[in-house]
Amino acid sequence: MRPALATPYVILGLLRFGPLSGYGIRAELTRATAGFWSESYGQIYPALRSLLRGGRVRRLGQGGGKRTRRKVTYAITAKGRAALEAWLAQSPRAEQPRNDLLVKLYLSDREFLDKPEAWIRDLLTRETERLERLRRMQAEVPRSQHRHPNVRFWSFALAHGEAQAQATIGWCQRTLGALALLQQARARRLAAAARRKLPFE
Amino acid sequence: MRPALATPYVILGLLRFGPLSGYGIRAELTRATAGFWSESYGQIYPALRSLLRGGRVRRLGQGGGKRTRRKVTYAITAKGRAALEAWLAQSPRAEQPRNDLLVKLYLSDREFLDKPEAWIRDLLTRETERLERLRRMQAEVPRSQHRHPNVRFWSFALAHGEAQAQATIGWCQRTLGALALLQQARARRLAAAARRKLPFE
DNA sequence: CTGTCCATGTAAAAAGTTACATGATTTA
DNA sequence: TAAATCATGTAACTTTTTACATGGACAG
Repeated sequence: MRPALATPYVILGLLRFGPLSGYGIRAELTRATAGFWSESYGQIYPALRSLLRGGRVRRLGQGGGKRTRRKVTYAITAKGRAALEAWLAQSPRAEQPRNDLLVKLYLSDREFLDKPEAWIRDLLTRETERLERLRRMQAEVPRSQHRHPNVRFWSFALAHGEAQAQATIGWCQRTLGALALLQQARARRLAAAARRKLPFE
Repeated sequence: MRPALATPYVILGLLRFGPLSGYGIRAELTRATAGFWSESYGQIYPALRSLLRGGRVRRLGQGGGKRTRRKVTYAITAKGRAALEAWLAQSPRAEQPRNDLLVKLYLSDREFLDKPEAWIRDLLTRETERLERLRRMQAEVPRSQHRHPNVRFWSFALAHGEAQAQATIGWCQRTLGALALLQQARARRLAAAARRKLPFE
């Protein structure tokens, strides 16, 4: 049997920490996972309806305001908890990564060094910001005990992101250094070629 | 405009290094990228036909044997090279990662520590093997000059995998250590509870 | 009274995997 | 001669994104 679709279970997992709306689920995922998971509304809203039909979540009516009828929050049910436990017990499937930057680097032409250099510089900026954000979040983890019943595990997941970001930052720096050397060597080659063509100029 | 579908361009990129069959494209991708890119036949064969229709590749007839008519190899055309150059010049799109292991860890219940521990142990084994493989490949890179006109860039891409694997290995070890401490603390709590219930047993 | 954020939702397209059918060639 | 590997291909399905429509709440 094929591994179960993750989206509904991730939703159930978040609802275990407290009721949320579809919008809130997306916001919470974006915030708390700091990049190791993402869902689009095109997955969340249909999944919520399917969970509702299956009796795994229930509607809680309006969210915070008095007259606001628009915001619908959902809570997990006992059936939902059971389904979540079963999913959590299954071993995670391996991701098949597709790294656009790496494959372009692998396929790039050495005569055009500036493009890869710019991409790696961008990546360095993004990963540096991500690392800072992860460190701030790690500092907040102990205080968010009430929201997340399992803060140590959250912390482990964030630490993975930290390790990855650090590794990527180091790689960016080393690769930029190597590219700079390649650029210099190319400039020297071009200069030497120019001298041979115009020896007394 | 949306970013172009990567598959046909990755195929063109590989064909720049020499003619390949559909099967060979898959094998070469699996081997050379060591995990940062993957394609299934369900993408490769349709993409090859579409590239053929667009005049970006041409068929080379039988591959190696005498009477073998079954193996069809493809070569890149001038039009294909131009399309590839245009794609390579576009900045790579950011991947949106979905890490099944991390999201399960984040959502897991602290009362069941053994499952996550087993998953992380598996990951540690896989990443250790991957790191060894990447190091062997890095050692081979200088000798494969003839196949890949751009070995330095290939080496950079492999180095990224190495850095990631090392970071993941370190995280696995630290997390396994932390989980072991949690297990011990839990065992002590359970033992203390048992003593309180059966004080003179 | 305008722009931004909050919020829900759908339809269609795109992207990707899986399972299967088929058969040649090589190796043990 | 059996098993493994090489090899091509398709159809169905699943998964995911994107673009769009819609409108309330709120801040400046």
